[in-house]
Amino acid sequence: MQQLKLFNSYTGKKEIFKPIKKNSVGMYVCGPTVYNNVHLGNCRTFISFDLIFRYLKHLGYKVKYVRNITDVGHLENDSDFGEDRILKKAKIDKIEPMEVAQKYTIDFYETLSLFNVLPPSIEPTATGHIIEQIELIKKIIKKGFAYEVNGSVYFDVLKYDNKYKYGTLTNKKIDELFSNSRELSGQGDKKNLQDFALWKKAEKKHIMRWPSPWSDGFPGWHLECSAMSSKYLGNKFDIHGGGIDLKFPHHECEIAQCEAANDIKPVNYWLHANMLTLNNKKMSKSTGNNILPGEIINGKNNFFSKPINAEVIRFFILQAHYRSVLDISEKALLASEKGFKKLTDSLSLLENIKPSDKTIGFDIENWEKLCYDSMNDDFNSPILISNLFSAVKFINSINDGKSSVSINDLKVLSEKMKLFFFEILGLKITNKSDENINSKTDDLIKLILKYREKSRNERDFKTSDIIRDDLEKLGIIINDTESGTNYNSN
RNA sequence: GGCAUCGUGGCCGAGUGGCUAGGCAGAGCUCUGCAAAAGCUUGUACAGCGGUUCGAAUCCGCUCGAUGCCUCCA
Repeated sequence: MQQLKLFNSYTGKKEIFKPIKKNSVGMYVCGPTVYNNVHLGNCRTFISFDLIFRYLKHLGYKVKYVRNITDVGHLENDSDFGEDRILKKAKIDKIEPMEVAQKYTIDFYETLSLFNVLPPSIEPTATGHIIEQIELIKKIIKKGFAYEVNGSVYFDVLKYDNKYKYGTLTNKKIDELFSNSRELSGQGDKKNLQDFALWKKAEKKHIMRWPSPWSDGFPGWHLECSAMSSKYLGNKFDIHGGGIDLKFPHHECEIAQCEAANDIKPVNYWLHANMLTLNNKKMSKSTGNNILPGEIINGKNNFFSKPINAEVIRFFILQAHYRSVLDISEKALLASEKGFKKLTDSLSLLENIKPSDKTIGFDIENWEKLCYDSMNDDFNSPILISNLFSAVKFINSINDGKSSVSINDLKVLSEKMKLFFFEILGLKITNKSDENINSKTDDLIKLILKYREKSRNERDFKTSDIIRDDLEKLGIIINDTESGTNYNSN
């Protein structure tokens, strides 16, 4: 079996994964800013890292997975009048900022649980770590990489760059950083354009504020991740993840803050999940090009003609590699829905497979190896899924009597199929017992089917077909099988 | 303008210097009173132009196009 390799965004190469501490992994992933409902694009990132979390755990690592909740700190813009996103939303809704954070934090949890995303080991909030952030600022000031002006504290990027080099994650050259961009307003107190805020003095109207040695104010937007990751994972840890859109400036600034404070690069492996696009454009709260998971699941949206299950959406997402851009569309989702059904049908079929003396038509050992190889190759879930489909073909072939499986191989096949499907990919079998059908309706339909069966037996197909068509008009699809007639509703 | 990623058959989407990706759709077949469902079989692909090579869709260069970041963002 191959060793686990992962693509390190920092080096731009696939590297063999070596944890700092044997058998343990420290992983930090940037969580959401809870000022609005979490959209499907956000979910993709968390599903991607859920896959990674699950697989690392399966490999036997003790994983400490930290994912923050940003409930303060992201400035609306880089001006002196920069407003906190959460604060802004609070004014609109006329409620307390923490109420906004609470509301959307709950939405975040509920949404991720729809997708069967496991909770991380620690989920710290920015507001719960103001003290740590202040301490970190003090440390950076002490080392000479930050300065205070009028109650605000800024990170001295040029000074840092002199000693450590700024922009190593994203290949930015510091003097080119702002030379080509549009003119920025509100340069304010900063010594240089490239500098970013560690602490902002709060305006009078600003409700979210904390005392600090410099002013009553609030922490800058990159600080929380540095403070919390080092608190829970140490000054150097294994994996840092997040959406690829956070690479610059957020992750670049995290590196700078940590290195300035601790004189060490904080992260061994940087992992970036790519965007989910809608109409080939990045989903984004601000542009309105986004869709909420709930809207797809309940079918009330302008993009898709029918509701799609959360499991199917997760499956759809995992059918693409986490580093590739994935575009969501009706056609693509429906294709995944069908494929997902094929997979789950086969999984139930597997329960009833009878073993034979020996296995014919499939190399279980090799199949298992291919499954692991795919995941070990930078968590390549699409390849894993294609391997699961090759097992599906085998299972069907056994069912058709064209192949056979030994009792031991059947055990392995069954265990591994379940392992990869449920535990690693984190999928669930959709239970399609319909809420629209209560027991009385069920009895009625069965009654109708009984009379249809009677007409069929009398070869009165005209009547039986009318019944079938009429039921179909009501959304009840019937299937005649060898063992009798059953139905689905939609 | 800078940095980065990408351009694969009708659609989605892997991968790779020579060996079937996979799913969906399409076509054919099996089953069926007929359907449906299910199963089986099956395909035209690697943006364009050069170059390296015995051989490139895969490496290099250029052109065209797309996306992301450079402002909050998963």
